[in-house]
Formats: sequence, C-alpha cells, structure tokens
Amino acid sequence: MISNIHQQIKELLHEIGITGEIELTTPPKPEMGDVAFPCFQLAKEQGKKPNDIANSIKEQLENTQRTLDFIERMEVFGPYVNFYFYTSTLANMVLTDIHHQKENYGSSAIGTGKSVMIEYPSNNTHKEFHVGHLRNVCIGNTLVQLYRKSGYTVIPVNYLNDFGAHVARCLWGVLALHDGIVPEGNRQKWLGDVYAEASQKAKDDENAKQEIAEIQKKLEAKDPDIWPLFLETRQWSIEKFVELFEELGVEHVNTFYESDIKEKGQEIVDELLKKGIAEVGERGAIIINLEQYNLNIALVRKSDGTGLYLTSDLPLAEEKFSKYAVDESIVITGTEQNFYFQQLYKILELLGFDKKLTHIGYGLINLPSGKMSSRAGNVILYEDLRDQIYDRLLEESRSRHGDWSEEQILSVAKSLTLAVLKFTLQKHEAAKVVTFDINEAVSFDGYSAPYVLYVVARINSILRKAELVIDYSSVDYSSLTEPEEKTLVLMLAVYEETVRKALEQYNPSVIARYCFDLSQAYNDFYNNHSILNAPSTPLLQARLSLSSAVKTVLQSALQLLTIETVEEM
RNA sequence: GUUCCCGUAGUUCAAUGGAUAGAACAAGAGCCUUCUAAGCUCUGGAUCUAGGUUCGAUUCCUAGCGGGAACACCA
Repeated sequence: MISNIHQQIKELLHEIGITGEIELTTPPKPEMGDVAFPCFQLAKEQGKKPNDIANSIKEQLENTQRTLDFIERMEVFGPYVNFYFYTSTLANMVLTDIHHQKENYGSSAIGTGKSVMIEYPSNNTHKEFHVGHLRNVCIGNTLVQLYRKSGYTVIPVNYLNDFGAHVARCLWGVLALHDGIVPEGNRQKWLGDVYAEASQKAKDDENAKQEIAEIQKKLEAKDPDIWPLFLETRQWSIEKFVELFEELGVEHVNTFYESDIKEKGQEIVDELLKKGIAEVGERGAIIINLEQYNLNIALVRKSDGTGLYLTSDLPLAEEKFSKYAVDESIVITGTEQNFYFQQLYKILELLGFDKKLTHIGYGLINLPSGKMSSRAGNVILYEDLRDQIYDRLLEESRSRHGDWSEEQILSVAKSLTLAVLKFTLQKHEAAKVVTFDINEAVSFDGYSAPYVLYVVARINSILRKAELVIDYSSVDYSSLTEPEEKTLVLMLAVYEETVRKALEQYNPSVIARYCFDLSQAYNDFYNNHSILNAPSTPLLQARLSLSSAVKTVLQSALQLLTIETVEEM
C-alpha cells in the first residue's frame, strides 16, 4: 500500500523533470510530514545547495497542473521536501483495502510459481528439547508463513538426526548405567538425561569411549544386538517430538531420517575418494582438503569407518530435490554451524550439485549464568519453561477475572502461554545471540505477547459494545483528523512492506516489532480519544472501522508468528 | 594461532549512509464514578577507542581493546 503511494509521488516528481532513481524516506517525526524526498543526490549532480533544490522542487510541485488527492501540503525542512497527507483520504484508501482483503491484506505475489523447502528444526533423537530448539521452531514456523504470505509454495520438512554418535552414547548409557530399567512418564526427557549422564561419564573414561565406538559400529551395521533398542528408544523420542510439534503448530509434510540415508552417504564418500576429491588422512580417516577455498579440512568419515553429520548431509541434499520439485532448499540451524554448512555446500558443488541451497543461522540462546549445553546437562527444557509460564499466567488470569469460569481461565492461560513463548523467542533479530532471562520471559509488561493480545481483546470489547453492523465499504472518513488516527493508518499502510522486509532478512523480529509498535500506537489513540462516545456518528463509524482494521492486521501479523489471539483477557 | 559474528541508556534490544539515535525493563512522580489499568502520561539516562572515506558514519574501511562462535575423528 505505502509503496503504491510512493510510486505516485515518484511519478509526480518525474513529471516535473526529475530523472533517475528516486528515493523516498519517512521523516523522523510526524510533525515533519509523512513522506520526504531528500535532495542530496540532485544537489551533488547540479552543484547546488540541497536546501535551494528543495525549495525549487516544492515551488514546481505547487505550480504543476497534476495533483495527488491525498497530498494536503508540502514543506521544506533543510534538504528535504516533506509531504503531508490528508488523514481522511489516506484512511479511505488503506481501510477500504483492509476491509476488502481481510486476512489476505499484506499478501503479495512475489513468490508465485516458486517453491521452497524449509527444513527445521532438524533436532536429534535421544536428546532433550530445549529453548534453543524452540527458537528454531519459531523461526521456521514464521518463515513458512512469510513465504506463504508472499505467494510461495512451501514444503516444511524435518530431518531427524537419529544415527550419530550421540545416539551411540545414549544407548551406551542405557545399557551400561540403566540396564533393564523401563522409564516412566516423559521417556524422551529420560533419554536426554541419560545422554547427558553418559557424556559426563565417558569424558575421561577411555574404556567407555571404546564401548561407545563399538555401539556406533553395530548401529551402522544394524546389528540385531542393538537394533531393537535403537528402534524402541528412537520411538520414545519421536512420539514426544510429534506431540510438541503439534502443540507448537509445526506442520511437516515429511521427515527425513539420518538412519535411512547414512549408508548412501558412505557410498558418496567412496565416490569422492574415487574422484580424487577426498583423500585418506590421519589414522585412515577420510578427509576433503578445502584449504584452497579457505574452508580448512572437512572430515567425512572417521578412522573407525563410521560416519558423521557430513556423511549423511551429502545424500540428504540430493534426496530432497529428488523427492520434491522445489526451487530452493533452506535449512535453519544455529550460527555455530555456519562454517560447517559452507564446507558442506562447497563439497556438494565439487560433486557437481547445482541446486539452490540456503543455510540460515540463528544465534545461540545463552543463560544469564552462561552457555547452555546438552552435554553438560545445563539447559532450559521447553516443557519446563512452558509450565512455569503457564502457572504464572493462570495465577494472573484468576486474580483478574473472578467472574470467569474455570474453563475460560484455563483456556486463556493456555493460549497466552504459547503466545508468550513464541513472541519472546522472536522479538530479537534471528542472527543475534540472546541472553534468555526466565524472569523476564514470565513478566508480561511492555514488549511482550500479552501487550499485543490485550489490544486485540480491547478492540473486541469495543466492537461488541458498539452493537452496530457497519458496512465498511461506505464509511465516511472525512472526520478522521487526529494525529493518533493518522499514525495508525500510516502504520497499517506499511504492513505489506514489513512482511517483505522480514522475509528478505529472514527475520521474524521485524514482524514482532511491528505488532508491538502498532499496538502501542493503538493504545495511544485509545487513551486520547473515545470511540464509543465519539462526538458524531460518522466519526464513531470511522473509528470503529479503524479499530477493526487494526485488529485484522494485528491478527494477521500474529498469525505470521503462528500466534493465536484470544477474544477476551 | 586462523576465520567468522558482536560491542548503543543500569539491563535487554531498535535504527535501507541521512533530519533531534528510538523502545522495553529497572528507578522516580502521577492517572481508574469515563470504551478492559496485562493500559497511559511525565522525569532522568547511551553509540568501546583511535584514525580514514563522505556534504553527512551507530552504520562503510583500517588498526587496537573487549565478548562470543567455528576450525580431524563432537553434534
């Protein structure tokens, strides 16, 4: 919408003789106008002062025949020509469009005809599911939504690493430390604990390391000694993952298993050797020297013959494109694997693989006490965090709504819990390391999900009380003149561009911030102007229309973050 | 040691090379007979250092300092 408006202004500027690419910006303060044209470039080309140029452009614009109906006036501030819009004309354009398109407002067609596979969270079986994985799921979910909103066909998939050394270590822990024990309750968590325990035990125990290596060999050979235990324990993990994915709104259309493709990976390693791309390194391990690409040395097979992540990731790339006709494959992992993926992609390139592969890294989640590590057993588990937040929200909800049924309180607390989790993990730029403070996560003030959801609940309440059925296609917006109203309309107008920016940067925080900013602007409006007691009927209708549009866009933006709103809270 | 990422209020984070560097939390002072106070208003507070490029640098370049990550048998 706003790019539409920009386009019209650019055409107007072209008409008065300005050539070349025109850049428009947004002034820092609303008092300074709604859109600005900086004159630095022209000043440089013409060897004049920017201020003089700005003044002469303003004069030319005022004297030209052609006008734009939404422009009220123009002012020059130093090197800028600033345009002021009529709130009513702008509102008519933007709000009519929103009410017409409803939840499709903000969609675009830039991805029409293109398809993309998004692989996430690529977690490991036999390990716990912690807040780092949650960040991965949140980012992946949002990217899926952003691509869909932009017209792409999206294939969300998972890749379960069920066949690496971590599995061998866990199974060793089960056999050597907990043989015969049948865990109760959360068996996936139990395995994660055993994995952490086994990792600690094996740290300085050469004997244990030997035994673990033996288990991995047996595993890769599908030895009946270990295979049934592998299948059983893997199933424990998978059952839990499926449950968590459903809870979090993940909709994988397929799951790839490392155990299915690792053998093929070993064949590729042989092929790499034959082609002379790979060579035998220390102690008989198979390596690929990538030093000429400044990518060091990549290990593709261990000296004992077993494989690594890299061994399996080679066939995985081929598998993805042979199974699905996608144009691009995206993988989301922590930034600590950035270098690894550079190596992987280079090796695939050397093999002649020419499909588009993209790796998106997101920053680690640190605790105020330091780094999380599953091997050290120092992690915040997703379910523990969820339960803590739920308890706090339940308490909050109860204290606020003595008149509500227990059912209603439980339901709102549950919805808010997921909203809080998802919002908290997406409010920061994806690539950045964040310090996760649990106390901050369970506080619901300020830049948080409850703040945004509260605005939607407020609007619901107003729309209910209005008891009016409004024909949004024929609202008279001429009485909309307040600065708070204009700010809201302008923010609604930039939604589509905000979605595009988030997608271009692979950054959900752009959407989270937009939700918060729009909510803040609505609260500002709400506190300064009465809607239901508006001085005139047209104004009442216009403000209801505006409120309803804010709700539509907020719900749409939250939907991109896979966050559901609540009717009341 | 080599490579990559990051240094912005007390804290956690924003800012296509542009106008007076924005928020949130924390601290202090206020606002509920008025549409939900999970809200709002007001007050203090910041670009690691030194150079360079530019009309103009938080942003780009160089060096330094500080933090994090990756770098052959981990995942």
